[in-house]
Amino acid sequence: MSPLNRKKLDKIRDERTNQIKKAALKIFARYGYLGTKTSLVASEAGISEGLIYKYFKSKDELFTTLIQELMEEAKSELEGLYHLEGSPFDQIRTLTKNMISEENRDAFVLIQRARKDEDVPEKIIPIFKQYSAYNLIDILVPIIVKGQELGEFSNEDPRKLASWYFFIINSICIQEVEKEEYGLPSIDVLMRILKK
Amino acid sequence: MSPLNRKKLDKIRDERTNQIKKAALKIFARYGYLGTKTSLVASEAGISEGLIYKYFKSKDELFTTLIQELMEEAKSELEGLYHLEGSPFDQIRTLTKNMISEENRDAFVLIQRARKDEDVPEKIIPIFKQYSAYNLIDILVPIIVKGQELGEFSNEDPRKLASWYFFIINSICIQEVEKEEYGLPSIDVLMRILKK
Amino acid sequence: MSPLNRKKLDKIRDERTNQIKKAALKIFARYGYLGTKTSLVASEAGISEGLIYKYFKSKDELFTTLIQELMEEAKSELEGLYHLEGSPFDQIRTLTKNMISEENRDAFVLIQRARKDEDVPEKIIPIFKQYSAYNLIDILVPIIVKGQELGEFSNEDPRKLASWYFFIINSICIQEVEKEEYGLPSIDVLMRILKK
Amino acid sequence: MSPLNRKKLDKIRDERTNQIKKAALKIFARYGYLGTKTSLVASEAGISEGLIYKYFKSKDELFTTLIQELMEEAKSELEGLYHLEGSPFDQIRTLTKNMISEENRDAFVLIQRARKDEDVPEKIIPIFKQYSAYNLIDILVPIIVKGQELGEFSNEDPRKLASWYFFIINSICIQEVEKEEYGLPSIDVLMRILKK
DNA sequence: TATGAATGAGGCTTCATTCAT
DNA sequence: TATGAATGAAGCCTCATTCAT
Repeated sequence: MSPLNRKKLDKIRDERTNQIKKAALKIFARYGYLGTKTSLVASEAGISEGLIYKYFKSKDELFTTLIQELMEEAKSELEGLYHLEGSPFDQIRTLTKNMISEENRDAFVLIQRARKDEDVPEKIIPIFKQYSAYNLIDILVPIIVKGQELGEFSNEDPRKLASWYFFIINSICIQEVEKEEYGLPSIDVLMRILKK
Repeated sequence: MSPLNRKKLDKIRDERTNQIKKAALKIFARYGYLGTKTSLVASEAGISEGLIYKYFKSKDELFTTLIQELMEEAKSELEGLYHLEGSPFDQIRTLTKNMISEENRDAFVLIQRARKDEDVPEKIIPIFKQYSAYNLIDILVPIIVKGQELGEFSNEDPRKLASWYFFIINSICIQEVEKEEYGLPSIDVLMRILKK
Repeated sequence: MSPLNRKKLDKIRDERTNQIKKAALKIFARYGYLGTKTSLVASEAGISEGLIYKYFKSKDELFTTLIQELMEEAKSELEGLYHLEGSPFDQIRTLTKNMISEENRDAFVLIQRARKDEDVPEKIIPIFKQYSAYNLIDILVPIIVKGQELGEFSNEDPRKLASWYFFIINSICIQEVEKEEYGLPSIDVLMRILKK
Repeated sequence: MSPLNRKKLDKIRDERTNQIKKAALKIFARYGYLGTKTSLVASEAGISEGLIYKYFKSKDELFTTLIQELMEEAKSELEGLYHLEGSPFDQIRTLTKNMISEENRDAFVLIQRARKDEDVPEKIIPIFKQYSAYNLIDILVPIIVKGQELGEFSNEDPRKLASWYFFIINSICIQEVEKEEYGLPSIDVLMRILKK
């Protein structure tokens, strides 16, 4: 086969893979693992149902791959936090903004559902274990401590405060905002959770 | 049939109906509509698989009935709000406490899932319409306005503030708290959302 | 539930299980593992396709169960050989008769296919290992040795002779005899394989 | 197109056709009709999945063509029998040797499977009819009769004896010998089937 | 000619629902 | 009323076949 051809085919495979992952992210986030029919993923991706299985061994693997990759991305995002400029308040504000931004929402929703739903493949458990070191909470705690010293944040146990804050942000991300009259709460309203 | 027998049978029917509804509430809240197997509801209720269908025409009807009744209960609860003693802050604090209390949690979760999940029977749409007059938000707004006048709350558009607040409370109720190290955020942390 | 009822239900379950196993034995023996459609097993058994799965977890398990049980039966049969009356020639003649008798044929065919076909579930490997001690060949060897001493059999390496004999008997059992004008070879023709 | 090119293309077509048939013979013999995946045939032949369909209309046609051609070859082989030197015993010994020789085994296995398996395309039925005149048995019978006259063979009904003998040889050819400790039975052991 | 991406019919399996007892 | 065996529609997945390149 000519290298030109090979390149073109690789491109097609990449495109399809991404199409499927994009569609799957949307549908899984919306309907959950069980609620997601492969036929729906296929039609969202604009391909036939069978083609999915040329790219992923099973619905399970598609789901697991998605989670794995989203966790990897989340890790990068979180590592970036360390180098952010500004006060603790500003850092957390930026993080929050990223989490609730429309382009990341589905990803957060999916990870949340994967963590909480009961009907999800067991293979994701080791994935979450693998990334536990990049746990948002562990990263937030020192920032919150510093913020507390500066008087920017409330004086609860910093780990508990971080945990609750993250829990709330995650919880609202899981919702379908389209149905809400005013959309998601504004960042500054959310930041009050941390304040005195 | 003797009236005595009739009475006894009626009692049995009532008992069974309640057993099934109680089991269904728990299972639906945990697994969602699609994720819930009627066989699991039956075994949770301690009855045979077929019996559910002597009391409810279908899984769909069981779900819809549950939602209908929970909405009715929620309505009473909300009407009670008007007669609560104390400042606006205290009133909302009490409401919040009820919403996130363990005994009501499943009910809130289920209503939330019914509102948000995509895989739910369409028959519930008119139910939510029917109770829109008892919308939590409409009831909260005047309380918040009063609270703002008293300086207890932040000065955003009161309807928007109420909407966001309710949205957040609902969102966190939907989560499975058991997996959280620190449980649900404390009421007072949540109340900060409304504060200046 | 009344004990009477329980008994009746147990009877039904036993009957169904046997119906399914009987049908499956016939169809698996005829079409092989892959060639067997669960729908065909169901219709051969006179039940719906879904019911199979109330009695067996999967086509795989149905197949494996069948093999397991047939091996167990074969073991009894073989243990019985030790106590047979008559000369070595008579003993092997009796065994051969059993193997090629119509009522055992499907069982032999199925075991053969399970051993040889490439498309069979891997779970059967340990089953065959488990029964290797009851290997027909090991049992035949001493009988053949004795027969050789008595001049009844040919003087090849007894293990090789047993192996070949068994191989031939098994091979012909696997065929569908219905299509043969003269049916299976007669026992005495087969016994010539062992003779001088 | 130049005649030269035409010639070259014809050569390619012939090569490909043979590659595919050779691969198909091996795979069909091993896995049976249903168990054979066209993708596996393609990779065994070292070509792409789609190319098979430029040379054969379908898996069915590939299979049928193979059977047709193998029958034709078998016919030649059998016609050659008439001109073989030696006693009846020697003639049948030679035939047997050819049948069980490694290079012909796959062909015999495939024909056998085609005759016996239930999951095979119906189109092969007329092929077998077409070659019934060259039926091995019809050819064997006069040789056996002659052998009986010479006292080389047992005195059963010669047609029945031929039929059984062929049946046994065919049956053992179908097996996968690789798994057997001692391989196929030796020719002389097999020939005993015909002897007194 | 040759490739391999794409399709869709059909098989295995689950589970809401019905039915005989 | 209560049971659980039985059904069959619908979902996941495989693979023979087609099609664009």
